[in-house]
Amino acid sequence: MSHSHTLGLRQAQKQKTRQALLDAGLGLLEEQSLSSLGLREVTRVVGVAPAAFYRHFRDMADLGVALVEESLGSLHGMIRTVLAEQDGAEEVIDRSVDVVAGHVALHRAHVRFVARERHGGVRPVREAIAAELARFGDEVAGALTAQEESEGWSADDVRMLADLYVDHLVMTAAAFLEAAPGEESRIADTARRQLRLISLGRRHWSAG
Amino acid sequence: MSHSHTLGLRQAQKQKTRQALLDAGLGLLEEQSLSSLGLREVTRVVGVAPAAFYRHFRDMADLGVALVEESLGSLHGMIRTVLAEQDGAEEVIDRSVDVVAGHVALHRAHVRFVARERHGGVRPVREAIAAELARFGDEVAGALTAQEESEGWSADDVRMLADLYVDHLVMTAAAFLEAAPGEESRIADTARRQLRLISLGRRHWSAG
DNA sequence: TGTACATCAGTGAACGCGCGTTCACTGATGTAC
DNA sequence: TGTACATCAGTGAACGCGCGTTCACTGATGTAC
Repeated sequence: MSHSHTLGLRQAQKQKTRQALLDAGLGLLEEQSLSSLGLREVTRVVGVAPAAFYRHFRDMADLGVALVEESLGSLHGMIRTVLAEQDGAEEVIDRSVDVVAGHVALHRAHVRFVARERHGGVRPVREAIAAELARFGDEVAGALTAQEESEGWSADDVRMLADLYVDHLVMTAAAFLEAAPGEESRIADTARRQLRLISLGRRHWSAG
Repeated sequence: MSHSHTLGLRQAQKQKTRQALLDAGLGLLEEQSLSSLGLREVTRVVGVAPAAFYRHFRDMADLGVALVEESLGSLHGMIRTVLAEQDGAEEVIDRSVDVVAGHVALHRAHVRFVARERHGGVRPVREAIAAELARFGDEVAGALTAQEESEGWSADDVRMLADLYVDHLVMTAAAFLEAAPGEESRIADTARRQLRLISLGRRHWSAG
């Protein structure tokens, strides 16, 4: 039975340790930056010997890159769902802000990690985040192109707008993250009005 | 002659060492985050004994807070100049983007520090940056209120727009920072078009 | 101007500690027959 | 099913090293008279 495709005991246990290292790392990053996170700190939390770390990652930067994929992967599907909606602009805006707020509430540590390391001190991680956010921009640009409001827009202008949306999304997520309890609704309100203003600008845009 | 208001030799030399520590710290932060920067690293670059550090700062977080003031101080005057202009919207946009590009070119290390530590792992520094950016928002909001385009706007809506401008400024500065050589003009172009779109939204805004 | 005392920025030695990395190892899992 | 051998995730001890912090100190600068 164990020689089937179900990974095998050994591989499954290795995966489990790897995931435990990722989880421990993410937890420890709530109070510091990746560039100061120690290998021994992480293995201590997991309860394995320091040397075990090397069976899974070359170094902390390597673990960080793995965390980037984990952090930004879940967002993709979500954003696609919101963008695919055919409701009016107001509804899309409200839904988007709710989705971001919900995501931050559900994945605080991941969002914090991305916000912190986006301009952080570890190059490979910075680059992985930039690449993933660029893919994000592609996705948003694709969705915008498919909307009738984008008729007559150059590809360049669509991309410009897509980047503005992605940047705004990231800023809003970061604002939720640092919000004092009770401040969330004010932040959501500001974000909605900003998106409404951008939406107005979009409607009155004419190719330069 | 030395007993006048000119600080005294001792104080002047102390200031010089303090500044050298700040400069060394800022330089070392080009490749790492504040939370991993060591006291001994900094004193080694300056050429003083490690213990000398304590004559100037309680710890690295304390030095970081001092760097925040140094980093964001110079921007204030600049942004005020741009906002005070009475030219058309297009000119203000072009000037703003040029000013940001120029500032990044002239103060790379300071801008990098703020971008990196804005969401970084050292709370007092994060809070100092947030406070300084909030003051920034106040300033922009004040300038916007004085413009005739803001007639009929609620204070809340003006603040919303001011925050959008400040966020956009920070994102643009970060983009310039990470730009590959030759990419700057494309980034400036995108930033200008985004500001133009926001400006359009502003013109068509009507109180909710 | 000169003298006696106070201040205090920077020194240098010492401390205990946790770090990243290496290495030969162990023993459970996997494979071949 | 049972046996003999291979693999390899995780061990635990060892290493040299740089860290932050403390302390009594030195000697130039500052002050009082």
